[in-house]
Amino acid sequence: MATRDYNHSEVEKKWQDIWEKEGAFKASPDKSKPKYYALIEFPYPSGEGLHVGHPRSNTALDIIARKRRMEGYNVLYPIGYDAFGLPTENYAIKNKIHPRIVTETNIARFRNQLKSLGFSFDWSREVNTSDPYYYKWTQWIFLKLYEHGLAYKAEIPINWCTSCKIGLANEEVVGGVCERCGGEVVRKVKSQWMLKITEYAQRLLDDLDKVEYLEKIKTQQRNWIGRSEGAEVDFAVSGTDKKIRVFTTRPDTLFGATYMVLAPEHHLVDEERGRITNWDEVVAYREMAARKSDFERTELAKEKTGVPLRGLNAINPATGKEIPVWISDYVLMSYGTGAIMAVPGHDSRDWEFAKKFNLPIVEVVKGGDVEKEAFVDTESGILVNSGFLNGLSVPDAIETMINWLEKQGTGTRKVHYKLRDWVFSRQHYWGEPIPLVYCEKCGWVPVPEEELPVLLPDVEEYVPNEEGESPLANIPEWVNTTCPKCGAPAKRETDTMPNWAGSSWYFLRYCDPHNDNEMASMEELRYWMPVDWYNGGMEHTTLHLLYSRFWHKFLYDIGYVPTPEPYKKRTSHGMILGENGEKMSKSRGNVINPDDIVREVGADSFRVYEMFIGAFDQAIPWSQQGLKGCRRFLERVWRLQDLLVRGEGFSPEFEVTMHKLTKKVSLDYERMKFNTAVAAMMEVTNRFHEAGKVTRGEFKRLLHLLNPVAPHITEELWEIVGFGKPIYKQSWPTWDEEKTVEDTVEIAVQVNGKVRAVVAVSREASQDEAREAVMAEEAVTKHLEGKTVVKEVYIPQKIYSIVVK
RNA sequence: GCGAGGGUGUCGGAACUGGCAGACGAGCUGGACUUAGGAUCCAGUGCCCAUAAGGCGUAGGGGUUCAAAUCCCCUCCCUCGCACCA
Repeated sequence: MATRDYNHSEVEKKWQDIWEKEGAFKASPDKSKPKYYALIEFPYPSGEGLHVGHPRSNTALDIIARKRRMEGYNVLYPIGYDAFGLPTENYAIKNKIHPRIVTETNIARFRNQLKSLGFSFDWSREVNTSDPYYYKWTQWIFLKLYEHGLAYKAEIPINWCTSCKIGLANEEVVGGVCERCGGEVVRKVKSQWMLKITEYAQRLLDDLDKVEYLEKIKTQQRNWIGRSEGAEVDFAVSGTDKKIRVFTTRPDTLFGATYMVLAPEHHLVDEERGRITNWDEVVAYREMAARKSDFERTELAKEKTGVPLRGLNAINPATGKEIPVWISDYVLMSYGTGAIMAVPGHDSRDWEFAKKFNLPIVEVVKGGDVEKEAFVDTESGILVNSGFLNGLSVPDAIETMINWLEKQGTGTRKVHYKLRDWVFSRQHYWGEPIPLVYCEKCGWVPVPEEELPVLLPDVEEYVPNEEGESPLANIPEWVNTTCPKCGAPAKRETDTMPNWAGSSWYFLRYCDPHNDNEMASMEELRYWMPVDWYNGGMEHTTLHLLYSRFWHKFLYDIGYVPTPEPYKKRTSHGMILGENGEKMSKSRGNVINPDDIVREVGADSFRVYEMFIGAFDQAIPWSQQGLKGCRRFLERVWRLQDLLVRGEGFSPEFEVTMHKLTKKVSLDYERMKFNTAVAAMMEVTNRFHEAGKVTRGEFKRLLHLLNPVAPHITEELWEIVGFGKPIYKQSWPTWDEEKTVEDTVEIAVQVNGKVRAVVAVSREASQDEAREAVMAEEAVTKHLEGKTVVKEVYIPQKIYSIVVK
């Protein structure tokens, strides 16, 4: 009778060994079964090891993966490592250990940690982006992009740390200074490899309609792409044959354009230097603007600044009047044409600028008071002071004006995107070498496909040189090579790829991870793609998603993948915070180590808690107490084996409960409402304990439903009680909809909106039958005495509502 | 500023399509068992009043409805994303 205690370490080790030995979760090569591809973002193997955020996503999709297998799908649930990256390089520099060794050590640790949590990954398909067998194909994809004109070199300003003397990614610049040394960061123009993601902007936007991403993820993608419709308009520059081209979304307000503003870097400023009479002032302003980081230009600049280009005037093509031209850093060179027509009456930025510098404000859309603030409403406004546009609504005026501009030849309809091309170069060591060679005669020449991968050479020093070139530039025997085209001496590109590269296609490699001849075979890709469900952190829902969709669309266009979109469905989980409600980090000292938890309460309790902790998409603080509550739950489940009574089916008193539970848990898993699924199982477990008994059939069902969340303990109990072959080989249970409702239901009785009684009636009771039960209640009738019943509402299975006067 | 999502006990959070607000867990209070309890079990736990009956309660105010946490309007607050994007 007295069962042995629940020893989590023993049980978890035992089942993990069995799963491994049996290859229980390997995706099958048999393609006759329907497939299901569940994907989580692969981790960056940092030196800190796994943190409690990883298991939240992993457990959620592990539940889905385990359930799908039981539903008869051939499931691919893979794992790998996003192993190139800066933290490893920095660690290597500091400790004088090769990044490859650091990476290997970290991966080994991650692997052990992940295995200790019992995830049902197909471990035979592990990928590692820093493995030459993997990055060979990252380089290959880059060459394809290059071949198709989507990779090009450009001079662009990068964040330059004056103290470390290296280029920094935007995310490495914190508050305008270098994240690592606190040194000053300035913008420095460098030649960088770029990828033309902008060419795919429209399709990246349109195809969002074809996928099931959480709405807020779609919104983020749309915002980032930032499509806006409008027109480009040319303004003649008086006394020259030059034109200033602007982009505007409000061509209807052209009559109200009273001045123009150029970005300080605009080329016209230099071209027309001779005409500008206040050149010194202009130069001073440009220098000041250049010194400002993007951060200062945007976040801090509340007050508008600028200087006029004296001697230079433009002509408003609508009014024919001369208007002044200014430069100001509120106009960005990187958006639109780097120049705007300023309509202070109807744009709040222009209005602020005009007020500050006393420029004329003309009302061209009626509806507000342009002396007080810019009137920007486009729905109610009517055009005034605008010649042939007078009396039109804003949308009509926009159309009319664009047509007019096109007829005049001074403007065209135009769409602009905020999305910029992707800066693809990094001046670092620990990344994929860009497989190109520069030859004096032939220019940039791709390394032939059969020579891939271009291996990272071993170096002594991983520090970039004074000019900010990659550490690879310091290795002459690697840099110096011959031109693949003409055989003349040539030099290798020394930039490496960003972290985003390897993660932009890893889900393809999982489909065919050991293929030496191809990135992945079309046969495998046709079967497995697209990813059916992809879950990851909210922090990756813009860039990573956009980049990988871009690569995927490109590969689709050139015939290497079978689908235009990589992910059918994408969800995101909330962050797990420290017990103090702050983000978990070593410096805050609030890090929870999963290893300790696995040791103390076990992987199953950990997994249950990660799911029970709260709504899946919300950020939530960790609670050691809450974790204990989940351990107690599993112990109560463990002790149910002492309450077992005969009966392979459900007892009458629990029949409805079990069907309801099966339905609720099944649906809640799908809707990612893991917390309520766990709560429902806790509730039923409590009821078994209250009843002091549980039939074998009821216990079996509970274990089955709980298995995806707590796979070890449920398999162990299943075996102890003797339910046959292990749960992971069973089919997912079904429920009978008819049996999810009791024959007799309790409904509330309201009198004037207040609940006065609860009566039990048959679930199909007619209103008359229900009324009979209701009127038998003294608690109800006493509220009816001396009153007139005005109305009675009866909603079967819900409520009986009486209105009296 | 724009976009999205929120505001429910002491805390994390439940509540289908408008139908008994507070499931489940934590915490707390009391009791049992105990050498002990940071173990386990039992009971209680929104607020007011309290013997009961009753009343009040989902950020605040108004509305629709037999019925509102849920729908509509206004106000306040919080989180996330984007942010001088023309």
